Amino acid sequence: MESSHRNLTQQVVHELGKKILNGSYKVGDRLPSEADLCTQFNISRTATREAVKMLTAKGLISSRPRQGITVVESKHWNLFDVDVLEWVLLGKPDLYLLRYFLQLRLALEAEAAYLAALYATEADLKAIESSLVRMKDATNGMDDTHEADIDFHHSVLSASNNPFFIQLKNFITTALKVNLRFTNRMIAVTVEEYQAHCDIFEYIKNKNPQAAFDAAMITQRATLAIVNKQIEEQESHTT
Amino acid sequence: MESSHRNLTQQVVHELGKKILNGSYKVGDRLPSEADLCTQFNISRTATREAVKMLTAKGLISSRPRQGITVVESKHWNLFDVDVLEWVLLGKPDLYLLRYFLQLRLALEAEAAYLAALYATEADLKAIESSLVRMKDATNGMDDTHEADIDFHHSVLSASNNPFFIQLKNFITTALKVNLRFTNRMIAVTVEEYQAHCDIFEYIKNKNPQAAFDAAMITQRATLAIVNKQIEEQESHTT
DNA sequence: ATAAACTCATTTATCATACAAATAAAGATG
DNA sequence: CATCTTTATTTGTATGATAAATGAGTTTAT
Repeated sequence: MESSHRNLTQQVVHELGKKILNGSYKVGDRLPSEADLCTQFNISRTATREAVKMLTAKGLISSRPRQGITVVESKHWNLFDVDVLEWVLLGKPDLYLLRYFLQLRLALEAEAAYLAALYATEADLKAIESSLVRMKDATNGMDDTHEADIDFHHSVLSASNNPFFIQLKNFITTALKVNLRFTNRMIAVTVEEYQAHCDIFEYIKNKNPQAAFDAAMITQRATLAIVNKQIEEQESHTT
Repeated sequence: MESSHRNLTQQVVHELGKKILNGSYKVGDRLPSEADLCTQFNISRTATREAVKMLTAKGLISSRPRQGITVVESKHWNLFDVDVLEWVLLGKPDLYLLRYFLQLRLALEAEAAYLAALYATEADLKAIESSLVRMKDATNGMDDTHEADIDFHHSVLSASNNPFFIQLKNFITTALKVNLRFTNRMIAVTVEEYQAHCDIFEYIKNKNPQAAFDAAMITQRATLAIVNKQIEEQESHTT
């Protein structure tokens, strides 16, 4: 087991969480009993049980007397939990997963842009603008374009001033990372994409929610169309 | 402490979770120490620590030596966790919270309808249709209209065939319950609303994603407009 | 006087052990 | 054959002990 800065319980949580998300333990499978986990990880029952409880709290497993510890149906998994998303990323994301991410991103980001146009404060607008500056700098190699991209999307979510959208920053971050993994280029954001981001910001700043919504929606539908095409090609190859 | 079917740990999790979500413990506050919680609930350290770990896993608290147990910033809360949503509902939902729910529902349900039109299986369509039958029966008092309403929205989410949307059923359920609390009528769904649901189903069945999207979007924007108006009135009264 | 090093008290982290409670499966009973 | 009882397994809970982390206060060196 890799020794990290985390405490014992956290380490076990991550070890088991990763194994569940990458399919080493499948839905319905029984995990080793508490006693077995103790010997496997060479730790006390306290640490083991606390790890089991944390995974239970994240909706991944269920633990009952005599029945043992089992992986529950994936519809119960807290897919928006920051740890679970990390484990998703550590698995082997395929094009289908990328599509799932994009489908939800499309819904979220368009409406977030709409809300930002309605409710963004001056500070919110400044935050979005500075992320655009970073993104422009990135085209000259003065900043990390991927970081700046994440920053932009986060600042729009914040500007929605809706706690639910704000909590979904984790999700967007992971979605962008999965996306980056499938685009075969060094830079995360092209000049055209940068321009699209600028347009959205302008609509938000000018308090034009519908235009912001449409701009975000069109961009995302285009991205999604590319992935759909890739999936079609892949499917025609294998059949 | 109410004695429920749940085990000790779960009971403490719920007691503390409710207190955090209703503001009895505010962000930044220190909860009682492990030792104090043991005496307060009259339970062992084992049960206490496991409860603390579960709340940590849900992103509500942080627990470190010497520092104790503190409520973390709300942006870290797993607002899409089924338990957390339950505690949100048990708090005092106000019009602003209802608006937050509606804003996200709008984004989700429109796109879910779009995806359902693309990817719904025959079984998915049957499920949506049967929920509409229940809803119609409800107008004759033969079924619970609220249950049927939840059923409809769940079946559309399922028909999206996207695990992220499916995981958000909890969220939609809670959103509908909050909504019900603020509409001063016995029945959850009016005849007009029932018709709107039928339209969305027709578009999904006819594989017309854009029409399904627009229909869902228009309905939701109308609902949101009503709430926005109520908030405006409320604000004008208090100032 | 200031900053660095040290001490100390508090709180969580971890371990070990014991017994209780739940429950699935096997066996006994009618 | 069905039902009840027993039994073994696994998690649930309690207790006590020690380790490790850390914030705050104290001392020490410059």
